[in-house]
Amino acid sequence: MRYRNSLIPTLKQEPSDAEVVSHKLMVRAGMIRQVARGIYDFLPLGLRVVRKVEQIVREEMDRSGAQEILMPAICPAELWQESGRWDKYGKELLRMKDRYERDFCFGPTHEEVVTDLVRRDVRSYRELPINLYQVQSKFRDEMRPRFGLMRGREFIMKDAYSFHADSDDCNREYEVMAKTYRRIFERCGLSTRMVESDTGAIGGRRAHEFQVLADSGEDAIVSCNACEYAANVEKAEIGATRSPVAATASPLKKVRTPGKRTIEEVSAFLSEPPERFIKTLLYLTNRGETVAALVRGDHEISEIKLRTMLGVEWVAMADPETVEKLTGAAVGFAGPIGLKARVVADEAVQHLRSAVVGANETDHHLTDVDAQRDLAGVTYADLRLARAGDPCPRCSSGNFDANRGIEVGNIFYLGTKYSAPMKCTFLDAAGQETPMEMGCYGIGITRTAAAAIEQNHDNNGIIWPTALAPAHVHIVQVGTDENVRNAADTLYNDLLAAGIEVLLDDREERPGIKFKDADLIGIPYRVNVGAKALERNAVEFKPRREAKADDLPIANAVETLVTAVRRDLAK
RNA sequence: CGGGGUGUAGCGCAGACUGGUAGCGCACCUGCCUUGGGCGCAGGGGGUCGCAGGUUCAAAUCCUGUCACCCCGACCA
Repeated sequence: MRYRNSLIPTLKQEPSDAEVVSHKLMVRAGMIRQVARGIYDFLPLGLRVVRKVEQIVREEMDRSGAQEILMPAICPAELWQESGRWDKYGKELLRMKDRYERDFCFGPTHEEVVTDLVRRDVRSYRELPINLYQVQSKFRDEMRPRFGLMRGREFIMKDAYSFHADSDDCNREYEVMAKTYRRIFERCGLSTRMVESDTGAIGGRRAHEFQVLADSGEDAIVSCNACEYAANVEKAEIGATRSPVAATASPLKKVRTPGKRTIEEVSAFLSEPPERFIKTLLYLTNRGETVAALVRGDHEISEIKLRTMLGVEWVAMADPETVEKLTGAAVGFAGPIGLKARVVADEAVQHLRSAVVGANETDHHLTDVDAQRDLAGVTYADLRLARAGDPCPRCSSGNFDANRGIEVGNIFYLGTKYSAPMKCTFLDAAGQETPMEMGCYGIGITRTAAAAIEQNHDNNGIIWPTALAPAHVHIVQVGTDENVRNAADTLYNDLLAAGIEVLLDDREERPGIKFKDADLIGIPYRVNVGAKALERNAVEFKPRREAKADDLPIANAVETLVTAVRRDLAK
């Protein structure tokens, strides 16, 4: 690749619309350009990175026994109506009509299409298991796309779907995919964590996410500092939580708390720590039910856990009118005592004694609440978000560390969620018609590219892991005289012949500009070819991560670079 | 969807309050000069001021509408 003939529009200044480092650097390095909200052009360098990720994914998926297919991006509504998701998926599903007014959608994921394919062509247990994957552009009309490629609306995803005769075999494949994913991200040079996650909108029984650890990540995860347990905070189970217990129980007391609505305000007003409060959160469910959920004042509720516990599809905070109608008090004074609603509570509430709750009366709270004595008929469950320091549920000694992460991959055990309603069945050995057990496995290709930058950059620009870099070697032709040009050309051609990918900066620019651009673009190995070193029969070798360049005899240059690149790629 | 913000040259911005016909830096083109971490000098090209309407002798500037993009929120009473 010769710079002079390439479209690599680097920017000296930061783009005004970028917030996170990967977005800024990809725009500045001339890799992507925004076309519309959440929709991007990939320029030559950006596309090369995307292709690198795809290639690693393909190699490892193929190695695991999966087969690549390609399904349509535009999918007919009927399949989605059959699974029920045409109505459920909501506004994220981009819908359109063809010239005959028939309904279609731009696929955000392909469970329906692949299940339709398999049910038509797979009949017997002898043809199972099968794992089909594709690499394709997806479209999800996100409420709020942001952070460049991190949360785009159109993005490239690898999605795989496996079909099995029984759940044991499906679980086996789940483990195979977990291993495959570990290898994929390792080869990409990324540090990831596999964490338990909610099964969410896709549904199913069991799920893990692969998170690239990065402070800018949108997801919060916890991991045990003593064992292997790690999970998304929304999902993370929590070991037994001790709550402060007062020595003796006192009778309930109503106190005036004028205008003090939040835990913080009441806590300061009564001089009681938030751990002694019980927060009462009123929720509406899709069944039209109103539920009060209680968590300790210093804890936060996990709506996902609440949803799971209630067995409903969605929960939403009640609007102020509903709250006032139900409690007979202004917002801020809701409490569980005397409330005409189903009450559920987080386990940490169970042993609270001498706690503070809203009185269901404007400007009043109740104190000296004893959960065991005063909260009758309450169902207890693990309902809160995990946080750093919480006890691990799996081992006795560990506590949680908290991290932020970028979800680059996920694996789901779907069971028969799609195969049953869509009648994707096979005949088992006994001649019995049985729905297939399914798993699905996704990797955000474009997001992985962005996550790699979040994890690998410095003040001067990107520092690509060799496996994902748009090229392995960046030759900077320093100066334009014939000797220099010839030496640079020779090295360029020799490296290409040795199978190394090279960007040759043959522009007529001053050296400073070329060096700055090289750092910005982040190709892992840079070679400066200039008159000074040539006099010593050398070129300068500067790995992107190193501060200084070293002389490299021209005679050894190709071999040294080939060795360095091969060593990196073998990791 | 709610709240806030911004749209002026390829990029980053000023001009707007107080209306008078558009400017700065970078980039780009030409010449000279220079050439090892975003050189210097001189000259030059490039703008429907997001779009539509309105007010006015006159609108980038005021008013109305609209579109686009960005940020915060849409779970913690």
